[in-house]
Amino acid sequence: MPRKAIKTRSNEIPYSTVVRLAQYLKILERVEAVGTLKISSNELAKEAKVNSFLVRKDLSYFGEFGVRGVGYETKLLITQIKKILGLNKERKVILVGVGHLGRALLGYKGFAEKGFKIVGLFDSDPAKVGTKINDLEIMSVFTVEEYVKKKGPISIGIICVPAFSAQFVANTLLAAGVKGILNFAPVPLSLPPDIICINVDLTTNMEVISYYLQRGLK
Amino acid sequence: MPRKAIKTRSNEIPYSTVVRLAQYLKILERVEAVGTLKISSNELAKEAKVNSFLVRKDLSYFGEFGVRGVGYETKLLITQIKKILGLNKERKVILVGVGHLGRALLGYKGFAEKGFKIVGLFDSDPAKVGTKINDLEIMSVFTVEEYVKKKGPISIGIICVPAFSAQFVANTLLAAGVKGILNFAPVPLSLPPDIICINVDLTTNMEVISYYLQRGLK
DNA sequence: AATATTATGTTAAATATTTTACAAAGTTCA
DNA sequence: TGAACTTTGTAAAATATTTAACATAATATT
Repeated sequence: MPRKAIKTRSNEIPYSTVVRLAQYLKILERVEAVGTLKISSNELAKEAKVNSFLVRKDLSYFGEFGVRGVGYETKLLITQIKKILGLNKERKVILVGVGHLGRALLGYKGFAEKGFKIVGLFDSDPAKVGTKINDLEIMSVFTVEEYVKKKGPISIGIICVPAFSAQFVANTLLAAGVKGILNFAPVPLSLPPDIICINVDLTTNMEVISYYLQRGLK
Repeated sequence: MPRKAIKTRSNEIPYSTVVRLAQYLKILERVEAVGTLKISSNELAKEAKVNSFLVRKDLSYFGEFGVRGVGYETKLLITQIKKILGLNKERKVILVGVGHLGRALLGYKGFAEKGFKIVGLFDSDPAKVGTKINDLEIMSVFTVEEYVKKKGPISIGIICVPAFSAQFVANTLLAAGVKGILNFAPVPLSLPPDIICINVDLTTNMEVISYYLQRGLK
């Protein structure tokens, strides 16, 4: 968003590079599935709708993965990017706020495919607590810390609660040792600098579209 | 995401400025609701978790809205930002792909509050076509153009279909005259340069979080 | 009324990111 | 084997964005 959510420092890898890496990975997996054995930066760039130098530059931050005159071996590049992004192991995720959006995310296959496994559901609504969705019981938001202590380290939390309770939920997640947050609440969170948080603000996106519709893109 | 979706040119307003403007607006509306009559760039910056020069710089692209020595009048600034973002009129939106996510978006109150009204639902699944959600009938994706022709200009489309059909849906929307797209399909779309498209890729966001968890933020 | 204080708006500097350009390294074909 | 061709990896240049610094304008105070 968006936007620069992460502070980078000189000689660090740009946030946008990391985002593009994830996009390259999707493309590579798609072409690998139809039997493509190798791909050039140019072809990959075309799929990703960026320039080929950018592809090479992005990859060069992490090493030399290609063969000059040839290109990149699809399988190898997939393995490498997965390693860079830390996707070689399953990650446990908890989700707080089981409303429409929370349920939709729970049913979203993309997460599981990439190894993000939603293992715990939490809500503050007593009417929801105790009920089940997809064999997962909804627990009280006040039991997050206790749950994480019992079920082993959980590094990622998804916040799907209204704006007014988002900071409280964030604090709860922090107390439980969560280090990464995907925040769907339309409010910037106060977090220590060692926590990575990405905000997905749906309304903001619509407003940005509205801006460019009005102004014209050019 | 997040990421730079829009090409800017020298002396143009940065994409990130537009995003922040939408965030400022949310904050202003929140503080206005509790009776705050004026706010300084410093206070606004603190809420938005940015620096105060950035707030002033962002606003200065569009005019002089504050009073030196005083700050910004909350109501006035809200009005101005709404005008900048084109939020002073209702916008009709159509949504294609009524799966879990599509339904969640349909139930999302934030859109309606900002004047984005979902007026048409489309899907390719014959089993869904003809059924209703919230008094809105799901129509066949093949009738998008016809519908828009009948129901007047619709400038924004939301794509909630799987990756493999996203480009087809995008083409359909373009043919119907849609100029802005919010794309939840995890694939970059080929679009003419006068179309504004923002991609919301949930898996990418998780992968980016995974990267920073592994690498450490510092 | 003059001075101190506050907070905006803007120019200039610093930093970050993207693009260009090209050397280096591998492959293919004569 | 060597020349032509292809495509990577990267140093340098160009561009864009953010941060800093400060002049300007309004208010409050004495």
